[in-house]
Amino acid sequence: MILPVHDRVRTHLLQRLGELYSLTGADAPSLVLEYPPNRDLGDLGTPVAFDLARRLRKAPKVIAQEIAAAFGTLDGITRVVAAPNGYLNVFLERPGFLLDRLNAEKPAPRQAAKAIVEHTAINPNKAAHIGHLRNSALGDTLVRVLRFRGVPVEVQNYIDDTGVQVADVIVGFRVLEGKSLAEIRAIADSTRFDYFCWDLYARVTEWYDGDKERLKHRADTLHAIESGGTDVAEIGAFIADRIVRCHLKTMARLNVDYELLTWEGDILRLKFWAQAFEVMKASGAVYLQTEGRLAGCWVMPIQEDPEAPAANPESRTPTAEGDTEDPEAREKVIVRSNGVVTYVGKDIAYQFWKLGLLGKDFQYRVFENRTSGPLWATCSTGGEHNHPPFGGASYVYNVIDVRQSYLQKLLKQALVAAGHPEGAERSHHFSYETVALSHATARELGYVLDPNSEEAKRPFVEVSGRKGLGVKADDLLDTLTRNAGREVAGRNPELSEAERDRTARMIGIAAVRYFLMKYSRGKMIVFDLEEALSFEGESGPYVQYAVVRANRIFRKIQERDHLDEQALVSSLKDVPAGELTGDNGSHELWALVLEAARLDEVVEHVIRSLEFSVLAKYAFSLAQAFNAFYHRAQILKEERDDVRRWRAAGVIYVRDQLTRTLDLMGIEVPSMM
RNA sequence: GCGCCCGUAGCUCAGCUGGAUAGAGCGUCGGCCUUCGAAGCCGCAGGCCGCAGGUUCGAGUCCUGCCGGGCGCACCA
Repeated sequence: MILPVHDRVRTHLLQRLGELYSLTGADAPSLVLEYPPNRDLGDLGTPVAFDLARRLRKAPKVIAQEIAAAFGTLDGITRVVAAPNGYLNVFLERPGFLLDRLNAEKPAPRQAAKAIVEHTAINPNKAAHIGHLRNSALGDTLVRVLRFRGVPVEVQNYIDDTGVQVADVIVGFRVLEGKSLAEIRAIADSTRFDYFCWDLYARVTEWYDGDKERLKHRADTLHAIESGGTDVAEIGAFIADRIVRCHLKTMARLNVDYELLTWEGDILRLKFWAQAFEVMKASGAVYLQTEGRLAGCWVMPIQEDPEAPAANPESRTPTAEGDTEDPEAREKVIVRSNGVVTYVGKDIAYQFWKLGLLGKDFQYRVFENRTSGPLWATCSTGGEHNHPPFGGASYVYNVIDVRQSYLQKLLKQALVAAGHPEGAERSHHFSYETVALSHATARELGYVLDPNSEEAKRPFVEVSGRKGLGVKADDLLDTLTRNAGREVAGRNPELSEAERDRTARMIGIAAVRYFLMKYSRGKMIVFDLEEALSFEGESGPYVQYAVVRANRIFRKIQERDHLDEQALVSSLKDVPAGELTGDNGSHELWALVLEAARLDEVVEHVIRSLEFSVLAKYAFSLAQAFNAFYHRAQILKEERDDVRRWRAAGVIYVRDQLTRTLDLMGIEVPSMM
């Protein structure tokens, strides 16, 4: 890892700057550390002299030379030079750097402040599709990178079991199909239930479209779910439970896991909202609108800038240029005039709970026992006594697509208005663009659209669960795994069927997860099946392949030289290191090692920007650099013993770092492929 | 109308709190398997970084305006 080196260099330089120019505290320049374009120039570099040039009235080059001359010595640094253009470049002590990392790459220290990451949150009424997968892949990677940096994370999956979507499937079963709970149970036991509901849901939508009067069934069903105690509610609970189990299975295939399932029904039954409502009324965050279109509703004023600190009542009055606008457009309904709380209200209560600001808790039951331990779910009554503590986090990340930005903004605003600006600050909307389908893929799924329609003119087709249009997650994984299996079998005919399937599964996961990760989150993914099925070029399997080849080298070294990795590493301190220091004429091995060391820096950047394409690109470029090195430099067959050993050591480190990087993306490395 | 996001090679996209010659994959064309595994490697071609101003020693990156596209702005979730 490289960050500790950054810290030491930075501290040392700041100290020197203080001595040289009396620049301390607020006067101290920001010390940006970067990597010179090639290793001849140095290993770390900083443009700090440019920053100081004006203040000191000296040329950058002169300043860089003065700092270099005054640098003195620092453990792990061989020399510091002023580049002719004004950069200040630092050279690292290479063999020591690599050996330190090979011997003890320690995990980041565990931090005290807990983070809650909520992701997935698929309506429990149909199978998961490619759009949901983007959410889960991003969410799960977020969990992994946070843990990598030592942050304790609680992963929650929110289950909207009382919403319109579940209601629609209930209507499908009861009204369209005329099924009882027992019959539905029989269907669930004998079919792919999430697939069955996928089709049924699409049929219900069509049926509603045929006659708007039929929407009354939805309203009645929703009401029945909320009141509870009826067989309609029981059917709803059954469907949600079964579908959630399907989703969990799908996500488990992708190495995605959770600690807690939070059920919306429990938020209702336990009256979380009532509690939050009191807090918000008391703080004036919501008020009862007495006139106009929204008369009888409890509303929250919408601020222009929710990031601004605590609302003062005056700021509510529209400014002069805003006078012409409808003032009611600046109010968001939280409780409807019929007394029913909106989604926003429920979410506010949930968010309060996540941050430990509600003063109420769920009860908890074990939803499922896994090898890794129990998966917990919320419940309203009869919960277990011995459950881990949930909620009350210092930081909250809500992984939800960009279309929910407005609501997430309201959530923060509610926190500020209720007197918790720090809670708003610690709430992050992890927003990302949606996944659409390419026209080719939509066509492949049997979706026909009118060539003269607006939709046909767009470069993509929107995924729609409502229409039953989308690539189902399990179908995609099946196809990927099947393709991978064919390849694996062709390349490794000696493999057992079980081993082949295991490998194919790992490759399939790598392909999907990498694909969903490589685009920046602000970019819509136009999903094309053919493109996603490619295992070549910038793909998850490419990165896996690099690690597999690296591993094979060591298997062979072990077989041939009877030298295990530990013994190899231990032997190095007495072996001439010209191959690494550049004395042999090439910096290639060192460049690879240095790049591999950057994982912690990359992760830091990823967390700061919540931009995971950075992680994907890092994995890919490191794999690429390794492949190029591997192609050019002999390892096994290298005759010079010192060269062979140092190359092997470098490859061990690169392999380990690549393996860690893949793990952060939920990707495993097969033993062969 | 207001708000947010996107615009970089033929296509799909990276490009860090501004820094050294703007990168990758795919596609095209041409090489490399008797060699640690070709899911690989090497090379050629391909760029007014949407447009116009501004800030800066330095702008693809920051600011303003404009153009083009997407999304959001319900007593839905």
